[in-house]
Amino acid sequence: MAIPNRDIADLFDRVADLLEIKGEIIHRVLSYRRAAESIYDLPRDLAAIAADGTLTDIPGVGKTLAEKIEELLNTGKLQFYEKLTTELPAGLVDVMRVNGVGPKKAKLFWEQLQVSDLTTLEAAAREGKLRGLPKMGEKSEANILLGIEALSRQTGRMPLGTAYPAARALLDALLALPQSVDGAIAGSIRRARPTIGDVDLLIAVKDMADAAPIMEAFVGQGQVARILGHGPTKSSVELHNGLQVDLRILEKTRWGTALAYFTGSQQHNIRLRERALARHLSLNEHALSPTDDAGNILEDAPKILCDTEEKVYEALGLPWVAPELREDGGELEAAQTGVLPALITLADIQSDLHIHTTWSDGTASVREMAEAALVRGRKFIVITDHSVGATIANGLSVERLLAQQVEVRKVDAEMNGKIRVFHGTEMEIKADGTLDFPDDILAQLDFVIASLHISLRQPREQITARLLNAIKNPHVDLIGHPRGQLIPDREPADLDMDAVFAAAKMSGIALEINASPNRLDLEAQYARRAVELGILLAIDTDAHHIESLDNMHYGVSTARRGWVEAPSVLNTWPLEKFEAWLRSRGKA
DNA sequence: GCCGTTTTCGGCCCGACTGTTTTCAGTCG
Repeated sequence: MAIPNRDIADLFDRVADLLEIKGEIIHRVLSYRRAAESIYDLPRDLAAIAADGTLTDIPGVGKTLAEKIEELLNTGKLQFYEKLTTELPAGLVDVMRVNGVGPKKAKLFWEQLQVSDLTTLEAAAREGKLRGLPKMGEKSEANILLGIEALSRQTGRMPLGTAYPAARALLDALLALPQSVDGAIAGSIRRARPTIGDVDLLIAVKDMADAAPIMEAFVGQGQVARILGHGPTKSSVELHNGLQVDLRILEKTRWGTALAYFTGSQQHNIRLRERALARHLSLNEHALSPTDDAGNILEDAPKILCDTEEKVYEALGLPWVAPELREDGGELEAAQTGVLPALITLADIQSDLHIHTTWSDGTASVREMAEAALVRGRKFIVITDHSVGATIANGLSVERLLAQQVEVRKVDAEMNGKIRVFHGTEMEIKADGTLDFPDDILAQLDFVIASLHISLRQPREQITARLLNAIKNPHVDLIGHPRGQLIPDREPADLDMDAVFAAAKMSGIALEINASPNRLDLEAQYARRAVELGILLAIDTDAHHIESLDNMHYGVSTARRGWVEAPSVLNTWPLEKFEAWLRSRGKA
């Protein structure tokens, strides 16, 4: 079986770490990291790209790394890595994960104390052996022990849906301080990454003299378990729940450069700064500074302050780029040539095509969900409870499904046109690939979602065949949460997405971006690929409770990360267009 | 090791904070 993309990306990251410890020139190291990042976010299998002979089209992958990918795909191994691990212990990669330990210290510990992994590092620290090394003291040694402890506490990246409300609460507390003029959540939350490593908060003050009380309040909060750094303009804390939060404070006159800097991504920032240099400007979080031909800042020349992000991009000859696009995925080239997408917004959403009720495992009635959707501005919804095979979710038998239809029709009539309520199902794709309802029953429904919930660990060929069978059924309109991942714990199913996209294109069905923050499935890179291939998407809340109807924005943000424009999304369409689409698919 | 609106060779973003030092290297984002 082919090696998953993420395993190859992980290996490149390990190679980068080992090369850095060896003292290899940093740009060679960064090449491996950059390629790893690109590979993580690919919407296609490396094996398929290699078969097309287009590996070097991947950003950051040149001739050398393409050959290494081929070697990994063909042999499952990488000689270069094997050789590196004969020179250095592979466990040093873990040693570098400890906060405060970088390549130089990892090398020092290895050479002086034969530290080869976290276990031997901890032992050396406990025995007081680190403090004797050059540039090391008792404080550094104690911090390393704390860092090792923190590693074991870390549960990995946090779902966006957990991090965002927490960040919002922290920000609101800081904004309540009298010295705060403005504030924002920046970093990967602002870019709406599905998982969050740490929270980046930005506060603006009128004058930097106002920064100190805000900073003191930040590091002095009750939730703070440990202060990782504490300076006048920048502090970093770890909360009791394991979340790391960074705060930057800058003057309001520098808001634009500061927000752009703190939003990232790092690669996007690097591209912006390179672009600035090409225009004889040096860009940092404070300002744009004129430079000479060698890139040295001209101290006498006036700096350009930007109080908005628009001004930063404008100074670089570009239109403003939406945060969700700032991943160095071609957004600057698109901005340069004036072809940035007109990204979908929450206001474009007309309907919600995936909603559960008390008929299966929801907590509100059909009527309650309809009224709650109306309050949220939806023009129409589809009630899609689970089918009989979803026994844990109290799935509907054919008899109950038809009984439910009577109730849905009644509620639809009672809503009197204020919101239309359609009747559908979220039907199980069973483990053997068959569907849960016969065609003559499906034909009686307004809208049919088919979803994978069980046996998600089947081998690629088998699980892909299951999904393709559902896609080919003429009654199925939408595939719910196609990849089956649960954030952060469950990996997606091992699907051949090229085959899924080809089948979806052929049958004309839509693929879902499930807006539940525990799913966000399709992910952005797959949504982008789907749209490129001309496949329709739908963004649905999959709400099981009234409050979950508010999750729509997470799905919209995910779509925006995927460069998606409103016309590609089924539920931005007005009712008439939606109904016309259903008719074109042979529905009454 | 990658890459090209200066370049197929020679560049490759930039600053804050820490701990250990007497002026800065290492780490982080």
